[in-house]
Amino acid sequence: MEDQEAPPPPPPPPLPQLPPSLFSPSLLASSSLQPPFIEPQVLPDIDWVSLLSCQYGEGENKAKTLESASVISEEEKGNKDRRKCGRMMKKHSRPRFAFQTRSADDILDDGYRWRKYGQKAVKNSAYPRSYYRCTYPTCNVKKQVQRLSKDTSIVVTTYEGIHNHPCEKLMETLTPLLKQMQFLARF
DNA sequence: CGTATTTGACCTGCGC
DNA sequence: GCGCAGGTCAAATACG
Repeated sequence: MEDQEAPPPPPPPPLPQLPPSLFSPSLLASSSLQPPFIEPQVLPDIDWVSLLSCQYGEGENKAKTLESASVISEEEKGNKDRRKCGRMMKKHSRPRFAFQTRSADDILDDGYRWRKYGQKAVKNSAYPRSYYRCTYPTCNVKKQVQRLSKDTSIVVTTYEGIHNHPCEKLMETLTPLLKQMQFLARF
């Protein structure tokens, strides 16, 4: 699995755009960062546009792990055939977004509250994968967190779904900025 | 005491 | 059909 590098990406998108749900205080405003400093990174070979339109990773994709750096391809894997009822039904029927952060902490403060509901050792990785669910009552967003064994300073976070509620910390962070923008807009 | 985390068991999908 | 791996549940435990 180690040698299963992502194929040479075609010209990468000029500037990957994070989906709105990922606009988090930690990623947007360094002022809210708490030590240890988190350095956001976007996977270089991710076609975010295709990803958002659920077209990323056409073709076969066998259970690649996060370790293979083909994080997003799991989206396609999940879309294969998961429409049966049961726990796994809606598994990957929702958009998934992944990005890397260089941090000593596994958990980055993205402004939402998460409840851990599982942890699993994954193959070909020395580090377990942790599963989190948003604690907001009607929000069913999940995320997976895993540290790369290749580079233990990098944490891969995969979000699944879109938050259906505002991010409190985000609003806290953005409110002063918005006020300032409104003030400047008058001129 | 309420909430969050841990962790083993269980379920499901997939490859052989 | 069987075994493996990923994902989830839920009881037990920890923590404030």
